[in-house]
Amino acid sequence: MVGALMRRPTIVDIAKAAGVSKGAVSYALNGRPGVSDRTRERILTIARDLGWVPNGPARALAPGGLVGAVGMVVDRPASELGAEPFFTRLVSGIETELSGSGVDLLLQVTADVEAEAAAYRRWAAERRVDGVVVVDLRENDHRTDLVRELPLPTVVLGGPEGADGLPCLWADDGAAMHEVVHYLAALGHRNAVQVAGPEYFRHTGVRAAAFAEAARDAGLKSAATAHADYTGDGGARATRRLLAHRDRPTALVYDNDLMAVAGLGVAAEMGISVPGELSIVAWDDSVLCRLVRPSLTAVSRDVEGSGAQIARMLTRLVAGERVHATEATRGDLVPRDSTGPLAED
Amino acid sequence: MVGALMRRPTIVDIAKAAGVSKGAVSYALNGRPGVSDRTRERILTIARDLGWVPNGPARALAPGGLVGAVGMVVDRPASELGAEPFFTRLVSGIETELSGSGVDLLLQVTADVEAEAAAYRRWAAERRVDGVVVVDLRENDHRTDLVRELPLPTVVLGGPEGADGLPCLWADDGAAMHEVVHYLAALGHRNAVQVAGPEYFRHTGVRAAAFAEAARDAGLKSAATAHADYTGDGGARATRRLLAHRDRPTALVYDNDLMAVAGLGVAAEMGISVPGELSIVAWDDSVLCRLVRPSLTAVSRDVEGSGAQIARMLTRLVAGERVHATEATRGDLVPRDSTGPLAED
DNA sequence: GCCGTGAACTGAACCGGTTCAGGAGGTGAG
DNA sequence: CTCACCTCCTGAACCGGTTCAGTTCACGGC
Repeated sequence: MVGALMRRPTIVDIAKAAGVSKGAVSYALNGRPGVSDRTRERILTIARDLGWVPNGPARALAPGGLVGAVGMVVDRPASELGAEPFFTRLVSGIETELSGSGVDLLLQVTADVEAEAAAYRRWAAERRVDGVVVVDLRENDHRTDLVRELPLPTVVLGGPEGADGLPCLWADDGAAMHEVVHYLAALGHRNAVQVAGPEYFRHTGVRAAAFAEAARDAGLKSAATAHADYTGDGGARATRRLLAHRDRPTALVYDNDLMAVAGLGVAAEMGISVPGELSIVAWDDSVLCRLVRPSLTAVSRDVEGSGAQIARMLTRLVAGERVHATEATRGDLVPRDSTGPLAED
Repeated sequence: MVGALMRRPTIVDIAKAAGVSKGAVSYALNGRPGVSDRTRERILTIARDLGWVPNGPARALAPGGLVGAVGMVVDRPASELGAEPFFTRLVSGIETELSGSGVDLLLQVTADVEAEAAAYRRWAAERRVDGVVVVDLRENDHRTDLVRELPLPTVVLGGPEGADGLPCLWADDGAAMHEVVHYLAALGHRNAVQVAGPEYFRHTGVRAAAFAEAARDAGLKSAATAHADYTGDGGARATRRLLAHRDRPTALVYDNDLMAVAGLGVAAEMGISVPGELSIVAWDDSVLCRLVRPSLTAVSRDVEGSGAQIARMLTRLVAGERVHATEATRGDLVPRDSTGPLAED
């Protein structure tokens, strides 16, 4: 190209080349009325030839302009996050949806809730994002108040209780938990324990309540909930304690798959056969469940799909549409080799 | 506060309150000469009282302004990424370094190299990032040319061969591989196979060459490299094929821990005892290696530390400093229960 | 008393878009 | 013929910073 610009072309360059004003170029490029079809065509051609791409900061700076980015903060210790497939899958899902529309994802990993709140404040104040995805709802979660006050368009993954009226994508964990417990009961188990996440997470409470209710329903003799922290080590510790018990459970239901894998390891280490003497169910079926031996029965959720779905909801919210609470696709119990009837003694 | 603004305060608001010009406020807030200490102090106080925070897009738009964000593209299929701890750990490490300096991380997951290149182009053209981290160097990698041409400040994770002169953070995989092979040889193994990643990755070649060389060095009778794709399923397939062989290997060295976990599962499924009949070594020691039974001997690398280090390098590069190729801390062989001498027949 | 100097500060341009008020010119109705 | 009205387009303001070229003023030297 002769006379190629060293710097990137701007709409002024297009305007000059087309012999029109900046404003006309802007209308043409944004598909708005105000220019004739002939002129629009000409401007678009020139823009394409020049390789014009809108400047992000300039767009964002204009009154009412959007940044073209959304944010997500994951508030879990870095050490724990590494092996936890859930967030990576969620991010993958969000990305597949966003990448099509040229919206970027800002990811932040924080060590505590205060740092997370600070991230939202900064993002809102500095105008780094158009909206955020909030995950891991807690009991008495102040983040819902914060994003509302800032204000920062928000979609919550979780809820609807605790989402405080914000648009949310929720899963019926209770129903899935009922399915799991009744399945275990049908296999003959009467003493089951749920190895749950920390009590301060909202969904922990939901699942624990469902577990207790389903256990009564299904006629289990004993059904307790032990709280761990989603880490492999935490899951292993909790499992060791439970299995060392005189009247040890014959079935364990884990709140994520990392703890389930750890539990499987502890059973092996203690010489307890799975599923002969102990059945294990994992939550959030990732590829891990299929890789270990015995393979893990798991509640399979379409995490990538939920990521894509929540990204769509946030995109629409940012665009000014009304977005309502939506139920995610129901989790499925996928039976594998880690569950079964108790072996004859 | 009386007369509180509904909109966020700008430097004009501060200027009005302080009775000075915009320019003076800018100088004061950025710690540049041009205002007296008294005035600077007054301006800073007012800014603090008003809760002023710089507007990101406005800063970025000003000539020579920085966006305050860096990007990373991970080019692996979403399905595979979920359970692969490496990237999550890397992101965690990058984040810990960036969060202190108010720089954001843009993460993108793409399905192929073309999409990755498109992401760099878009980020550069739209001015979304100040620089990028490039990972997973390939043979004949065009990305180095691309980022240089755009231009986009870049730090490469990997190299130094193939980094094409770009600043890079590299690990001496060869040395670690030698350590692994000599350890296996000392345990009495004479027939080992490396289950490697895809051939088009640069580090695959480096490790494979080191594996072959170390095998000669250590006097192994047979030492081949089988190429898989880093996925659990791929690792399982490769392992199944290898172990079905008449003259099957007695030691397997995997290029990541996910494939090693899969290999362990296949051994169990085929009734081959580990480490009695088969020793297994994993690369990239994540918590997974400690959770499975037997626990996996692994080459442990400080992935989080490398993430932090590369973030530091990129930050300095963006700031205009010269940054040189740097060697990451050496990987350590951490022996666990998956390696040992062959059991007496 | 005059001039040179440097510190402190101002005013305006600039970055690259969006948007609004208004003007030119053509057309159709009365 | 006149006027209203619509289409197409222009010019300028605006978003919120940074930076540069000047201006003002106090002070010191001779």
